[in-house]
Amino acid sequence: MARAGADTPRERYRAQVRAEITERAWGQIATAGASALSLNAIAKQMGMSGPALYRYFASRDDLITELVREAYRSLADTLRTAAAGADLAGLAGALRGWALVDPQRYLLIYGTPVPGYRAPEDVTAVSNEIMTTLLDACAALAPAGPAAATPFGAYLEEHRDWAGGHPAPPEVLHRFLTVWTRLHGVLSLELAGHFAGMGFDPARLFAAELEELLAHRA
Amino acid sequence: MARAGADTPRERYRAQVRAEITERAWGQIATAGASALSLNAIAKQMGMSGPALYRYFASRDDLITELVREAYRSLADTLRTAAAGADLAGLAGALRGWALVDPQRYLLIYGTPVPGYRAPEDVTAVSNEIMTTLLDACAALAPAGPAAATPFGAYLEEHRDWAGGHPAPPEVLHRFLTVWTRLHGVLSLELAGHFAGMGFDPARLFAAELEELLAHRA
DNA sequence: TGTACATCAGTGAACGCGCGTTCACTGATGTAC
DNA sequence: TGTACATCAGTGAACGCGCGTTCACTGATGTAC
Repeated sequence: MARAGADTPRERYRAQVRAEITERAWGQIATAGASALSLNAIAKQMGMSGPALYRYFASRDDLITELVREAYRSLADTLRTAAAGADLAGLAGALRGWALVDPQRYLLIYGTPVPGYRAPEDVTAVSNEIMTTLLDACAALAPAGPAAATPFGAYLEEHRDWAGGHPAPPEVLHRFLTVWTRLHGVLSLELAGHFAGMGFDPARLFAAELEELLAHRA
Repeated sequence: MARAGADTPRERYRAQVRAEITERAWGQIATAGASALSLNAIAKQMGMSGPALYRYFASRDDLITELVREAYRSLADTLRTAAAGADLAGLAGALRGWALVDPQRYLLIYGTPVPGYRAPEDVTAVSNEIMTTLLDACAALAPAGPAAATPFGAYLEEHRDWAGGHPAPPEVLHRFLTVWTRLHGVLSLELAGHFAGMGFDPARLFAAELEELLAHRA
C-alpha cells in the first residue's frame, strides 16, 4: 500500500517542480499582471515544453487557483505570526509590508476581480482566518468597559454570521470593518500608484490613518 | 478652408460610430473585464469587419485610453454636478452611485493597474479636477475657526504641490486624503465582491463610514 | 442642374503570433520478485 | 544482486482559436466647377 503523502524522491521532485512553476508564475504576475499569465511562457522560462506543465496543473485556471490559495495562505500566516507579538499597529504594519513585497499578489486577492472567476471553497476558510486575526486584534484594543455603541454596530449585531461565532461585541465588529476598509483604502490606492505623482510619502499617510484608528478606540 | 470641428453629416456619422464602439467596449468590459477587451469582437457585434475599426481608433491601446478618458470625464462631471447642490455627503453618495452603475468602470480607473500601461497626460488634469471638487467639499465642511492640527497635516503642508495651489489649510489636506481613501476602501471592497457572503448591506457600511467622517469635522 | 473628381468608410484576404490543450510516444526512475 | 515490469516525467507534433494589424481594393458620399 502506498503511504499517502509520503516523502519519496519522486514526490519531493514533483513538489519542487510545482514550486518552481508557481514561483515563475508569480514573477510573471508581478511583471505583467494576472491576466497575462501564460502556461507556455512559464514552460519556456523553465526550459520545458508547454504540455509538460500539465503533469502539475490541470489547466491555467487551476494554476491561478493555486496562486490565489498561496496568497491567502501567505497573508494569513504573516498576520498570525505578527499577531503573536504585537497589537493592531503591528498587524497593520505586517499587512502593509506583505503587500509591498509583491503588490500584484495583494491585488490578486483584494483588487479588481475577473468577472467570471469564482474562488474555490477552501479559500474562504483562510480568508476567514485572516479576518479573525484582525478581529481579535480589534477586540484586544477596545477597552473592557462600556464602549460607544453605534447604529451600524447595532445593525451588525443582527448580521454577524460572517464573524463565525466570534464573541466580539457589536462595536468591535463595526471597528473591525472600519479598520479593514481604511487600511485597504490607503494600501490599494498606494499599490495602484495613485499617490505616485503627489509628492508625499504613502507610508506617512498609512501611519496617520493607523494612528487615528488607534486613537478612537472607544 | 475646412472648418475645424464642423458639424457636417460625415462628422456626425463618425462621432456616432465612435460612440457606438466605445459603448460596446464598455459592455465588454462590464462583462469580462478590461483585459478581455477585443477590437475584433466589437466589430463582430456591430456587424462590421475587424479592420473597419481602425478608421476610428489607431489601436487597441488607443481605444482603452479613450475609455479611461471617458471614465474620468464622466466621474468629474458627476461630482461637479453633485457638488453644486450638496455637501460632502451628497458628493460621496454621487460617487458611490456612479461606481455602482458600472463597477468595472470605477475599477478601470482606481482598480488594479496594468503594470505596463501609462495613462495619457491629459487625464491627469481631469483627475485633478475630481480631487479639487472633493477638496472643496472638505474645505467647506471644516469649521472656520481653529482646527485640530495633525502631525501628518503639518508634513503635508510641505508637500502640497499635488493640491495645485488650492488654498486649503493643512488639516483640510489631511482630511481630504482621509475622506478619499476611506470612501475608496469601502467602495472598492464592495465592488470587488468581498462583502458578498457576509450578509450585511454594504450601503450601510458606506453610510456609517461617511457619518463618522462628517462627525469628526474638527 | 449636371458632370468630374476627391474623399473616405468599409471589405476581404492575408500576416504572424501565442495561446490552451490533446495525444501518442520515448526514456528514465522506481518497484517486485 | 539481477532481471522484468510498472510508473511517470517530459517531448514533439498537431488542433483550432482569436488576436492585433497591414494592405490593396470597392463603392458610396460629398465637393467643385
